[in-house]
Amino acid sequence: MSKADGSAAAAKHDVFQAIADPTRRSLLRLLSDREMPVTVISNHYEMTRTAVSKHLRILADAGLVRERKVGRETRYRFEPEPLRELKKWLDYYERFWDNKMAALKRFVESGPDGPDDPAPLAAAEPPTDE
Amino acid sequence: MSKADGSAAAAKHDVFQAIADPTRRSLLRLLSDREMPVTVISNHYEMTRTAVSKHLRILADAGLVRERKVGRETRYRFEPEPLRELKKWLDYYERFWDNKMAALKRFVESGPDGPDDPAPLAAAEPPTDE
DNA sequence: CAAAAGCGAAACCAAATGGTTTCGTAATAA
DNA sequence: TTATTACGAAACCATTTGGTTTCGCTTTTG
Repeated sequence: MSKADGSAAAAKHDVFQAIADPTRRSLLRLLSDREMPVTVISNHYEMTRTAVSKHLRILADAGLVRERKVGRETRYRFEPEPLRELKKWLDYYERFWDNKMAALKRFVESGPDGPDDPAPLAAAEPPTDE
Repeated sequence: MSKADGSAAAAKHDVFQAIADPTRRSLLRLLSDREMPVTVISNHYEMTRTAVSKHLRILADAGLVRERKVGRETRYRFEPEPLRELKKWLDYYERFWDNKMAALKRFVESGPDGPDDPAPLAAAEPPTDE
């Protein structure tokens, strides 16, 4: 009991903020290929290993990468799950640039996830977030 | 000639950074409904009008809203275009959580935009961005 | 065992971010 | 014409962000 950690729980850094930084986006690309230890990862960048390490922590906080210790090295690998939230956010706006496509997509995708419905146009209330 | 401004040109603030802030995301939601003058918009928030105004400028910089002066008021409206870039970015990762859907989607969407192909897995090179 | 490799934590720093208040200036209303 | 409304610009401030260097700890390797 206590922390209730686990799968899709949000952390102190959310996906939106995590992917705001170009270096972090680049890291995701790099890691989406294969798992890598920190030193190898940071060899791809100009900045110090420590700096890269911090970016990795932020990504981990957002759940976008997972860390795994192997001997003296720490390996990171990409974790796509949190991107679903981003996708869901985006889906709402899709209607604005292509109505038909959005409809088809919603239909096709309504299988595994259940029909996602990000609030069908509310207005006067103070929009909390998203 | 000179600045080559216009449609999809990036500015000093990109989409990724623009949507990183919760208030800004909320603003997009609000404006996606209808066009509004600054004062009306800022009535939906706790912060000062000036603060909201700054957020709007950042969104405008990223091309996500458009400003239009009417008499003494400045009205803002949502502009979906830049979200395409975000979607494109996301599309790359879609393969990681649902292969079949991604395939179908790519097929259906290959009409207006041409088959987008965000580099089919490169690795050792220093990933520039995205 | 001693040296080196692989990392994170801590302290520190400059610049960006998210806010505020104060002021000036157009447009509208009285 | 004089208020008043609507807004941006500027100055200012605290906090966060993105980076660095230094240090210490653990796991290899020689």
